[in-house]
Amino acid sequence: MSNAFVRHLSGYGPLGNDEISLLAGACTNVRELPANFHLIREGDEPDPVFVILEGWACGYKMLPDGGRQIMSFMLPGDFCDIHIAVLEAIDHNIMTLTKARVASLPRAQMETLVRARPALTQAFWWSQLVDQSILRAWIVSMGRRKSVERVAHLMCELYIRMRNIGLTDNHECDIPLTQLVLADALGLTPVHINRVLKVLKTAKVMELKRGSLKIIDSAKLAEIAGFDGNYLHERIRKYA
Amino acid sequence: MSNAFVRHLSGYGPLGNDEISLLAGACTNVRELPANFHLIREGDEPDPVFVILEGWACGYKMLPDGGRQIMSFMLPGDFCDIHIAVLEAIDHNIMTLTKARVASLPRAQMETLVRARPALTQAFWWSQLVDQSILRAWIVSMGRRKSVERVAHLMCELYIRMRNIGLTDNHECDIPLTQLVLADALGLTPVHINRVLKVLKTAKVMELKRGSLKIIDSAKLAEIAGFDGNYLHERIRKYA
DNA sequence: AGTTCAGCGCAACATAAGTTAAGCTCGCAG
DNA sequence: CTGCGAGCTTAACTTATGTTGCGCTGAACT
Repeated sequence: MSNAFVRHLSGYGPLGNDEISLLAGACTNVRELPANFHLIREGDEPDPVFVILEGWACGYKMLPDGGRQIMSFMLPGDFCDIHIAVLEAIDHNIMTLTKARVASLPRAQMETLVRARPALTQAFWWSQLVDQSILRAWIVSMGRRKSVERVAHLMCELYIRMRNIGLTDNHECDIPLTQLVLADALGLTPVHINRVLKVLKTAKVMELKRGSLKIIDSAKLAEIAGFDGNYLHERIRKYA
Repeated sequence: MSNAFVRHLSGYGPLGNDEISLLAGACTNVRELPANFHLIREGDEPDPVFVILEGWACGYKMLPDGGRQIMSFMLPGDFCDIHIAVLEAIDHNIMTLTKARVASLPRAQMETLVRARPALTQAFWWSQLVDQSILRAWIVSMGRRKSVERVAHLMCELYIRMRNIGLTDNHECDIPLTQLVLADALGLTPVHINRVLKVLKTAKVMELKRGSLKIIDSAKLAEIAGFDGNYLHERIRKYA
């Protein structure tokens, strides 16, 4: 009995059968949510920890001038800010991007899990540190990569993360992001995202069409992106 | 007997006298380091946790084309990546920016501290989460703020962080960053940083000269930056 | 089958920031 | 007390990305 949550955590260290069933058992309080549904709003008091089981979500902040910056994408298996419960008020928003199935684990239950199983503590830590690593990688992209490189880099990251949870199929996978969402994540304008995607398509590197990514020349894509997957700190899975 | 480490952590929750002396006592293995000294290099195996007692450091990554992106500044009292020890290889570099005094706490000692004192666990967590919050704020700046706003925002952040450890003096404080370092942190060029600083100076908002920041009109600075200090999650200290 | 609306595609023009290059300042090592 | 080099300042020119605006497509609803 495996779900995306289990698959995601298994990538960070070997889990025994009993740990796997503990995790799966923890995902009882599950909701079906529509796209563009807010899981967490700025200023909320933190309580349960959310885990995405199906669908995508993102974390973002608004600026005074109405601009939006997306700071993270959450894929199936990902925590929505695992340790947020320590803080007093949330400083950003989390919203679904597609229809989604989301489990909420009460804080108390998380603590029980952690106390019962050291292997889980380890896996939770690892997951948290990888999230931080991803934030750092985004800063590098935003600061020093040109638009084409930036798009290429994000696609590499998302493809690998999708592959890690078994959701790719021979250099293709679902990436349910509109050009507007991509723009808000990469600090560009929708118009420019459109230009960049055209460049990558005519160069026969990759295509992103109607929520689906097709990587045509993965070596070239990685080269353009300057992609080095180390920051995803996979301990178990191998890159192809 | 208080040091920057203690002052920093005290901001996140009340510490008793015994906890304070435990922390101060942990800072025995202290080194004096010159500027531009590497504490941690990409690929290193993590071991001790470093704490800055005096001086500044930064975390950065290099790009294939030789570009550098600074992802974080570490001030007195800050951990250099508190929980890095869980991972197998470090994915970025940490370097001093000035002469510095740095304590290294062996991982085992950290664990002893944490086990002995729940208040310390809490403070460590908090500190870690604030670091993550700062990363998110940087992404927002890089993605959606113009150069002047970006510089203003960073100066607000650094001023508040300096104030929190008692290192400001009536709207002035040391910010030992060259224009080149600023450029590498903000994703701009040194030439442009120079332009921006001139704008802020002629507008009588702030001056940055020879490593020293003078805020002339703090309200205007915060307004330009669109600064909202919530993301620093101060629980105890009040903003002035 | 027709309507509608979100999202895509593209062109013309505007601008913020990058590039290159040169002279300046000032603290410090000899 | 002098020469040197790191870092600052500025100007002229280039370019990547933003802005505005409009028409197209296709999925969803009536």
